[in-house]
Amino acid sequence: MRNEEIAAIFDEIADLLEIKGEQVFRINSYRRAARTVSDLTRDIAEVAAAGELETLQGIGKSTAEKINEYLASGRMKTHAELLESVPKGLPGLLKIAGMGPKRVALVWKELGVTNLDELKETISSGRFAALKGMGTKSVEQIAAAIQFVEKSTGRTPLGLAWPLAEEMAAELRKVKAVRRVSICGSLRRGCETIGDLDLLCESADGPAVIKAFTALPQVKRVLAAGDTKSSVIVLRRDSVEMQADCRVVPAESFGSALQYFTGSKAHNVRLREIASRKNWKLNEWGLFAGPRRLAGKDEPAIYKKLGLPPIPPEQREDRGEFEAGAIEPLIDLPDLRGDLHVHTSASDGVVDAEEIAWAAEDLGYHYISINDHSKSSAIANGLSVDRMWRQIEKLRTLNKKLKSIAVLVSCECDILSDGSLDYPDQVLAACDLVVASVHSGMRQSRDKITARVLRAMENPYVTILGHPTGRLIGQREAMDLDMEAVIAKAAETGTALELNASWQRLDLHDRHARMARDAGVMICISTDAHSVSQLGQMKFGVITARRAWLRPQDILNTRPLPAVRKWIARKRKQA
DNA sequence: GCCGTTTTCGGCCCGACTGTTTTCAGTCG
Repeated sequence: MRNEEIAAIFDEIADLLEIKGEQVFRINSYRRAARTVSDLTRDIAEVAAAGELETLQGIGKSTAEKINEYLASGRMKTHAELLESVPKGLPGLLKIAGMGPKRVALVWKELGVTNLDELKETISSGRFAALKGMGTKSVEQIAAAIQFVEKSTGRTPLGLAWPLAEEMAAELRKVKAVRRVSICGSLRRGCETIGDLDLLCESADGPAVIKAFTALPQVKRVLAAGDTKSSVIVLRRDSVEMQADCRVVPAESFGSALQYFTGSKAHNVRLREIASRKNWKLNEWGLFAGPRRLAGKDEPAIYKKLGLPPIPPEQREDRGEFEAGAIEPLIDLPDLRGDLHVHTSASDGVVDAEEIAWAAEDLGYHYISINDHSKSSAIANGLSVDRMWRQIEKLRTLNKKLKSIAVLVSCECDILSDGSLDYPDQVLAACDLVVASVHSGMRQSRDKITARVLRAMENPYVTILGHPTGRLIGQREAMDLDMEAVIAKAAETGTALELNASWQRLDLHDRHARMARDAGVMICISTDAHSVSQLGQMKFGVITARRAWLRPQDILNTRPLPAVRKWIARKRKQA
């Protein structure tokens, strides 16, 4: 799919137009088009072929023509021309805090800066400071921001941001002036990576809260601190810096502020448009009809007043939540009755099956499956066929011993490079269920790797396709898999797709999980835990599932064990 | 550049903070 490619070009067009000082509405329409294309669950080429581009939100005649032009020729004239008139290195400078389009244009026009290195040179030579409107403080801040950009790894994975935000929120709750604290922003929406942490406090004494916030032990330096708002740099567990923002509002505005700072930006813009059509005004202080406050104290009341259901944070992306009408109840952590992908010390896990089963029982699960690696995953101490037979026997014995949780016999069987499986069918048939995953040859061509995965899914013993795309967020690209074909095959064969809950994977990601749901494919949320503590990563899988609009009935491991067994048996009958 | 229960033109979300200003522009979320 070339969706991301086209979205990136539209975003770059918007950046270039901003630097050129074009009118802001034209720029925003390119940003909107970029988002629409990037969020699209269908292949843009397919939409274009069907002549349906202009039915998409924010895509009109002109943008549709540009998409068609690009699909046909691999080139977009508008984009190419802009790149001729603006140096290629300039849009990157917009990533530096304090450098907006006006200042980027200024350093380009006045100092001839065309990239980051040249910008740094003008700072050290003092030419930057000599620019109009540029004082010593601005220069210092921008120099620090450049260091930050160069040192930071970009966005922070959900699993690193979450505990940090919880720690800071817990510290703030101890502050006397603070009545309530909530995490907002992309973290509350459950995005797979987080730009910066957003914390909202209810208090009548803004300055006292800001003072406490800037003095938190996690804070490394203060970027800005007003009476109701502050930005700081904090250190992640891995010593990488990230930004955290705090806002303070009074009780009567807590709900509207929570709504506002949760975003997303696109969702908020839509919401404000709905308010303004009613001649009302929505901001972080409340929903107002003239001077009269209609809502503000609680978040759900804002939505209610605007004639909307209480939209869960994970769905606030302007991906159809305004058009959906009623919102169906989404999957929640307590809905899950088991974990169907867990490793033990038999392969590369750290505890044995009995210990992890106890831990699963403590979490309130009714069942857990043990899925150690198969023989080809030698590096993960994968089990030979002989060892696997012994493992099956051992797990059956354990299952008889444990009374309050069922231990299911399984494995994580490698999908070999030709799509065959790493164990013979007799071994797979002796398991209660089988998770099949790709662990090698991930750089195969799209055709080859897709055919390989489809072939594996045709095996009647393959219950679940494990971490389908193989991506590691921020570390390894997804395999070049035709996901539409994989989803179609899952629907056809009755194979479940895993939503791997590990925050390093979150694979399926939300967009593909939603495509799968729409195709009626069963999803299984699993932790792939290699230790007891990793069982706790289930929450990241659940929040991702909520972003994909998944309901309890879309998920295999919300079902009671007999229903799970029945579901597995349905595909196995074909054997 | 898009869009329509203010519909083919004229709108398009809104406020806080900072620095360098002497009334506001730029940036950010």
